[in-house]
Amino acid sequence: MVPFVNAVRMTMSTGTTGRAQPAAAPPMAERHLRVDAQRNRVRILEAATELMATHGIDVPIDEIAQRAQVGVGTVYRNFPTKDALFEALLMARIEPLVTAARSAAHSDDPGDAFVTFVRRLCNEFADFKALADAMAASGVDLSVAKHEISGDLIAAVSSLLLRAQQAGRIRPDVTITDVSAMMAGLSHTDPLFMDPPQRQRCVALVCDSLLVGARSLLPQGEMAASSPEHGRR
Amino acid sequence: MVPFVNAVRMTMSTGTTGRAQPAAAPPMAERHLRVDAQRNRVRILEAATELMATHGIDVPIDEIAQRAQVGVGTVYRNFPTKDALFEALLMARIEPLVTAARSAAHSDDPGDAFVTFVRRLCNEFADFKALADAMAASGVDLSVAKHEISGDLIAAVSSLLLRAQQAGRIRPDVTITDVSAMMAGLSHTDPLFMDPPQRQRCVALVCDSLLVGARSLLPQGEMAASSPEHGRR
DNA sequence: GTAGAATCGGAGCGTAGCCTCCGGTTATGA
DNA sequence: TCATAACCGGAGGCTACGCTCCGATTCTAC
Repeated sequence: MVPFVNAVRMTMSTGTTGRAQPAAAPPMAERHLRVDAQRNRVRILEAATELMATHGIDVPIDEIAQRAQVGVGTVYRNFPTKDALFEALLMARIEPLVTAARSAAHSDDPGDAFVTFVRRLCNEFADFKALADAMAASGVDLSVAKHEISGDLIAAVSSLLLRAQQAGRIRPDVTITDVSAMMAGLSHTDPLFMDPPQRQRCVALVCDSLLVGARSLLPQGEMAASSPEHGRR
Repeated sequence: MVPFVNAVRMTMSTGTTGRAQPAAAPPMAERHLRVDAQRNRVRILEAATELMATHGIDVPIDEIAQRAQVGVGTVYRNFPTKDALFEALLMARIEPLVTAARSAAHSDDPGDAFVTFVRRLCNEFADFKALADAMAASGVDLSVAKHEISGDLIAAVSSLLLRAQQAGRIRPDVTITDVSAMMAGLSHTDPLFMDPPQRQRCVALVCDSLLVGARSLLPQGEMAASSPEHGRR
């Protein structure tokens, strides 16, 4: 299946805010890099972001290096592992989401906040496929959260869900596992086949099934009696 | 992403009922195989079925050959390509589903029939991971149905859906694309992390969102205020 | 300007997986 | 029983990808 992060080894800063880890005598800690090294690091991060947004985790390192106009060696000097690079990008993406989920949990209307957040999450998946890969690979497995950060995300969503349930807006019998599974599933569907409107529809459907009250989230107007042409070459 | 079937080339029979294709002078058509060849073919099919059920499409050919107590050459003599082997297994799995969907479309209660069928589909995914892989890889892309057979399946589900909608049981604004996307998503979540009860819950939730009337599909009894322990190592 | 440390970059190693090739083996029909 | 067509099987070719290694290059402190 989708190859994925196995360990979180890293040297130097990951270019992401917070979460420094001065553990076990870092080989070459926050020593300030030579200007060329700095420039290359930025380039790598940019290239990786662009490529992983489109192609997900599966983009080869060589391609990233090429796009960054850098040798593979340089990539590996900055990120000891492809996974580490992936992790760095992921953290940068997930952290704002965690923050958003946490503040949403304190919203006046947790129900709306929940739905809004779920929508945002799905859009994020579409904008950055690697995130969807990560979610699909580990998002469902709550007990073995592979990434500390995605554990944070799940914890945050979990309490958001709880609040929304306490507010009587989300069905009380829905679990965070349910939500994660649905999100993971939704996130996995290829953006190529899932244009923004279609994605919105699916998110709306999922939310419909979670909400206690009315089911009005699906945009009205388009009547759709089973798509007109399908397959058959 | 998941490597997948690109073309449907095949020699000889695929071991599946129907659908013979006597096109372009088959190199060695239905000539009756030597007994050892026949035995090996059966073994390969069995081994592949077992392994692909658990590991999906990603199981190496060598492993299949080993399990079948046969050389890789023998595998490739029977199925010119890994994809062809995969396709053969897939057809055997999907065909009954197509039949079921078609007859369900003529049920007295298309609404129930639809829900029942969707449930069956999901169980099938769990029992045979390769099917889920196939669904996740091509199920969402209705216009370019990679497999003729999965095109059949989608067509069948499509008309089942239409009937259920005409009967007023399924929301009229739901499309076959919606259904496929949800199914594909659900099917993708790893069986390891998605035990049968959890899967049932998710299917129920999805169905809830599709049905016009009440929402009672989720089994009652278990109150679940956001799973107790999650992640955080 | 220069020494030398830091960095670069890409050839190439190792692994994995799909598939081919062909010498050896075996079933089959006369 | 024997000739031979059919079949077996696994060594190895090929490709792709992650990652390492080390000579060449570039920056920086003096």
